[in-house]
Amino acid sequence: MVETKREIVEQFRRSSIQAAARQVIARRGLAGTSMQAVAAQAGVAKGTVYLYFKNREDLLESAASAAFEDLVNRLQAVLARSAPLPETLRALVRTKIEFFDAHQEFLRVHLDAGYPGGAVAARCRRRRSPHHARYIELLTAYLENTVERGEMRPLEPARVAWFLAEGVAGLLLRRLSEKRRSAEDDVDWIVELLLNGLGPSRRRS
Amino acid sequence: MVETKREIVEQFRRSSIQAAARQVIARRGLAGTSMQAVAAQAGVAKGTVYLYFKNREDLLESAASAAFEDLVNRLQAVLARSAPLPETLRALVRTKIEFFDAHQEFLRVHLDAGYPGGAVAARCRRRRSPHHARYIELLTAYLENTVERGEMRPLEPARVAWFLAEGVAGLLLRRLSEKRRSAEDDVDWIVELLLNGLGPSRRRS
Amino acid sequence: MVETKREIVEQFRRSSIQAAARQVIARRGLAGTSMQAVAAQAGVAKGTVYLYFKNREDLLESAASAAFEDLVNRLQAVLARSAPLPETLRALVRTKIEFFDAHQEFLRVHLDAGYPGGAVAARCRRRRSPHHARYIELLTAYLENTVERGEMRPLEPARVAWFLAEGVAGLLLRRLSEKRRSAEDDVDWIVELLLNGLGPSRRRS
Amino acid sequence: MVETKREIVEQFRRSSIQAAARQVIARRGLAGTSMQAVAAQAGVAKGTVYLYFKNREDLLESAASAAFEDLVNRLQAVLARSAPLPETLRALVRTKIEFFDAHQEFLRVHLDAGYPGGAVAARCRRRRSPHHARYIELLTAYLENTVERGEMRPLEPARVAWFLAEGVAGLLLRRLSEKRRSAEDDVDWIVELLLNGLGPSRRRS
DNA sequence: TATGAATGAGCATTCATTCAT
DNA sequence: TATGAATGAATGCTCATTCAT
Repeated sequence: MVETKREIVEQFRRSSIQAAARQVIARRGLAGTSMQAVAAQAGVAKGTVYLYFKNREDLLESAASAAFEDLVNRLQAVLARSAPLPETLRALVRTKIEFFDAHQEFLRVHLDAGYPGGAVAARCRRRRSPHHARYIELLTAYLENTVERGEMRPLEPARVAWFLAEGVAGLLLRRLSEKRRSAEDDVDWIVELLLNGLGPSRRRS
Repeated sequence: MVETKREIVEQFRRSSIQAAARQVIARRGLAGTSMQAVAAQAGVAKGTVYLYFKNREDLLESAASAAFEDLVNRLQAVLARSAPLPETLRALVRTKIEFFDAHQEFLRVHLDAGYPGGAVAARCRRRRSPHHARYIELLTAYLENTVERGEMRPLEPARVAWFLAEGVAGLLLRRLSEKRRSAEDDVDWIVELLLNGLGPSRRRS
Repeated sequence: MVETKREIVEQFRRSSIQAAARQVIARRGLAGTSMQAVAAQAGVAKGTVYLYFKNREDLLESAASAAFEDLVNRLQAVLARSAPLPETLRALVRTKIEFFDAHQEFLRVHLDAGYPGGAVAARCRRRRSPHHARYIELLTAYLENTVERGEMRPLEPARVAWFLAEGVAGLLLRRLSEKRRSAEDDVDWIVELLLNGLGPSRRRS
Repeated sequence: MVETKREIVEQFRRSSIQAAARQVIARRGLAGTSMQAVAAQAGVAKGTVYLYFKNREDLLESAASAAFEDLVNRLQAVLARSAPLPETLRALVRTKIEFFDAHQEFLRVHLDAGYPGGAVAARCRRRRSPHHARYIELLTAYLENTVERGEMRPLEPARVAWFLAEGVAGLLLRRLSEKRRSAEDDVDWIVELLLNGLGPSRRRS
């Protein structure tokens, strides 16, 4: 019990510092995030951060990991429902929007991590990659079923998976710089677009 | 005239240094680009850089600006042709792919700049924004025509413009981490997807 | 009595920690010895060390003191025997060799302390000095007797004492960097040299 | 010429900083010597030190090297004279005394470097070692001749060389802590002792 | 009494920026 | 105008020391 309490406190500290790290990353970017700044944001001394994280790399890496794990878990839950494509797409997009609206700071890491940059970014990618790869896999599997069920045109599922996984960036970025529309409105619009494309209206067969 | 000559020489220097900056950014990323490295790349002394740029921020900012201006000019040229939607889409995507394949470095800045981040990124964004805004405007205008011409469903053009302008990120990122497919293959695939969507095949009316 | 028991426990703790300190010094050197490492070696918490020693300086100082006291006590025992010069010299040199072979670590402190250096070394010197001074005194007295007994030439005893006390450094250093010869061999050789010098062989009168 | 001038300035700076380093080492010991302290002692900014030395290791290493090279060169000059043993011994001891009287600060490095300690000490040893080894070699060769000439008893020359090279430490240390006697007095006394030993007076054969 | 989490001063090192030449 | 030596603020990280438990 006593052990448990200590562990809880420790976990709480780790989480606080990770959260602080994400906020600083949000403001300054991955490369611009200093330990000092994270410590200040977390309201602890510089040295304290090193009690919970081996070094800067470890901190940023795990801050990224924790967030991505959470996001991908939610996306996985959506896929696990095996709902029809439109519903699933809506849920996936909604989940992402909600996630980045809540952890607005984290879109930065999401983007930073997506690019093969310096050492730290590389690490974050390593951390993000397993989750991301898992998501791509699950999404691919789902899309294969979808094609089989005739709910989707026979497009290469892996390619579509990547497009869906990353291609919503435009939407997310616009949400940051424009007056916020309701999430649901954005969701409906983008899903409709994804399903039907830009082309002139056509009738379903 | 004498003034003009001096200005030409000055402009030439500025361009050389900007080009050097972009090359360094290519190798080390925005945050990893040091003045020393840029000076060395440009073959001038560190102090000389400061004769042409107020400070690091100014240099990176204007290097980014120059690159984005170039990209947006090309995109503008595509739009100016007022070609049919599929052809225009293909040209736009192809232009982006070619640009970021050549200036692979700048996808980083592109993404960094897309997000309201730290000081330098913020500056770069300020520099990118005018060009970006211009592109969004031009694209919106083009899409309005396209809708009028009945080549596109009556979707809100500004929104679609954002989606097209930023939403290709997924494709570009995948191109970085996967074995490179031919650009043309990627272009065809994504344009077909953008036009027709994911939905089950339908007949054109 | 109760007080005494407490004192015994306290003394025991102090000794344990001092011993731990010496072991760490052995591995990492004076400057490389951290409180954390000493605490770990002693199997106590970092804070506990501060219950028994005012600070790092005090700990290292007294650890050195204890070690030197031990050494000087042994040397004193040798001198107390009032044996003939050759036998005494051999015993003194053998004692030093054995001591520094066993506490190899402490040759470092021995040398550090011998020089008027930084804060910690200064403290260690202060601690070593009383023992060292005592040894010099005892050695001087012994040498005076030796001269009186005609076993040694009438050389200024205090000066010879210094030479004997410190001048074996060369031997000890060589023992560190060369394949170890037997201690006894080194002892015999150096004592013979000390007694008879380098000069060409001469007959005793 | 201009190049030459620049090189001279550069060499002057290097030497100043090395000298400053030796002074700090004298006060704080090898391990206790911080770049900040060296910079302050040299009257330059911290960063400036790094213009002339790659890093701390390089600075301390080369500070040690420069001093040892000087000392060993002088000792080598003495040995090159191939003078009779007593004269040579006197000259060697005098050279050492003068060197450490002038560069009093440097005895510390001499001792630090003699001991197999941390990384920096190891480097300094590496730097000191070549010079030291060279000296030991030269001294050994000289002693071999001396034995052949019958000026020295047939003692193992390499061993004697080591003893002579390092064994004067006691004398040097005493000179630091006692009222300074004249160097010549110390020289005569120690050489007489080295030649004739402690034993009761004997007649030469 | 014993603990170890927290602290913050200190260290080596880098780099944007200045300025005498 | 061009240079590059010099600067010093800032960074990641360590560790002696304190103090609430």
